[in-house]
Amino acid sequence: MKTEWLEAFHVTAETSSLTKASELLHMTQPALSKQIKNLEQAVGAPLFTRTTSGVSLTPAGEIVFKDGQKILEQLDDMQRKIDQLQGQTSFTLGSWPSVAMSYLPQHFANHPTVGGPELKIKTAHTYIELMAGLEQHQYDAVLLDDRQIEHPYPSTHLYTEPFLLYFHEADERFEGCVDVRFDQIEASSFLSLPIDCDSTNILKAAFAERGATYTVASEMEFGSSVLGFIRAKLGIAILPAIFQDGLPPEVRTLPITGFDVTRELSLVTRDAEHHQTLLRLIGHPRSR
Amino acid sequence: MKTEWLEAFHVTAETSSLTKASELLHMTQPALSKQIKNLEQAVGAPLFTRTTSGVSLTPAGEIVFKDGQKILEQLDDMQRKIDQLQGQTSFTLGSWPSVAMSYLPQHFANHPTVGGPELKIKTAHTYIELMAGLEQHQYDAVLLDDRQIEHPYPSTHLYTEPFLLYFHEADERFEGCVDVRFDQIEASSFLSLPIDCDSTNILKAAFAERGATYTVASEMEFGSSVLGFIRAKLGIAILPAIFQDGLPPEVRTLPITGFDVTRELSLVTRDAEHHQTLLRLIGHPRSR
DNA sequence: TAAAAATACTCCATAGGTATTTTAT
DNA sequence: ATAAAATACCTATGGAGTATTTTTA
Repeated sequence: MKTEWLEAFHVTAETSSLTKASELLHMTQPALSKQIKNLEQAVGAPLFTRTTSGVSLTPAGEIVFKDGQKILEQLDDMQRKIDQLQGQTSFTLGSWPSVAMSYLPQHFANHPTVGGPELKIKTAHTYIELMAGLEQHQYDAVLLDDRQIEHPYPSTHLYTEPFLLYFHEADERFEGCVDVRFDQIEASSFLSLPIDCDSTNILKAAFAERGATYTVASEMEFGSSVLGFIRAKLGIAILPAIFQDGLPPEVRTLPITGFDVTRELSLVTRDAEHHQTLLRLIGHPRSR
Repeated sequence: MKTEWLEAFHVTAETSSLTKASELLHMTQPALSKQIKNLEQAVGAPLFTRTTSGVSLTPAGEIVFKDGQKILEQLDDMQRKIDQLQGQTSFTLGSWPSVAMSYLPQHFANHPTVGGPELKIKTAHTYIELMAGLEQHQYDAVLLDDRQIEHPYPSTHLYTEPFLLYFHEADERFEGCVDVRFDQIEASSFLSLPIDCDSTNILKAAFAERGATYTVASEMEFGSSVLGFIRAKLGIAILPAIFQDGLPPEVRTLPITGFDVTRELSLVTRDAEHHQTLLRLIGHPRSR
């Protein structure tokens, strides 16, 4: 039995929905469906009754919900003891500001950290700075998109996100749309993150690949500034989906058809022996 | 993390040896080595110090030994509650006498059964009887070698064992040998299990394949009778390695080179939903 | 008929096996 | 030299993804 199944089951039970839980767990609904099925087969009893409006616990499910949680806590306790024994009391993590602002706090909060190693977070805009910092021992690990980077370090994929169009709800161009075609917006000027940051570089390359040019109306340091400008009806932007977290009320997003460009996030750790520890520390839901 | 790793780790810690533990767990030493390595990587600390005479626990290993055991017990508790809920209070298992005599009691003893379903064991000599009993609901599951059998039921391989030569220690033909060549013994007459039982059928086929004839001196119902006859210096026999368990003191065994014939044991369950439950019930060490 | 879960299928990673090498005594 | 563990390599199973179908309110 995999302890990940217990974790996945617990999240599913709390949300009463495979679909919702699969989003929280950063996996697809069929993958989660299979994990639950694996757990059900392992314990030899159905754990959920499936309905069209979600799932609810069977009597056996109630038992696994209670006892499974206890078991996960005991695993955490054991882990903390070992972490303390190992003596390393703090890890320094490098990441983009967007990740430091939403992914990390969101997952970090799920896990007890008292007694375990502390996590220090520093931010940078580009993979060049992050990888250099990793090599020079400024970071123990970094969070970035390492699809195009050759490096010798252990790496775990955390999630993949699409780029979305962010705009003001009163923008009549997108009124009532469920998506936008790329050719509708390719000629626009965009509010933009720093012109040399990783996500902007992905955008520039994707535009070039489609024979278009990414035109910048205004460049600003942080996503929240961009969102603030959009809120003030001062423009539109193309940003990774992560900025949907904590979106100002008047700002809306839409998928861009014909623009299947993604940003990935992976954890890259300098010392292989600490890789799992760091995965746990950032609260990666699939790392137990 | 797989709970199987905790189980494997615990057995290894108790025996202080990967090699010994791998035998108890019915897996190879490299496979166990990898499981331990997986666990060490998962918790982020070495659990054993390796020496040429075995392994011993590190401080982190001590923690996993204590806490891991608690966790496995809690998993067993949870499982028992679910089993009770499921209402099935007893399963009937069909197997060969040899398996009922050594494999089953040996593994069954490792696990607490109070409160869980009871296990009833019935024996038969041939896969024909066993499979017929399974189809006719006389057994919930059977233990047999299903390599040559087409059937629609879920099956889990438990172990593979070679055939060995069993003889009296005073037999001067095998004095000081570490193995026997097949051609040294192929013309002998053997003490034998029932002439139509599965293991004898494997032997007959293997002899035929090698252009020899399996000649029976005396045929008897149970392995312990055969061993008793050998003990009385009344003959030799070729039997599966399982009969080494509880070998009379004067009886010795040797591997037969040029005769790499094996008997397999698999659990075959009628209802897929009970397969894992039955694996646990017979104490299969890799089923948690 | 629309939302939710299950299934089919493909791809890659992992686990287990056999054969071999390394290591420490 | 020997015994024990680690490593290399191969194969098969399992997990995760995408696309699609089934189910039921």
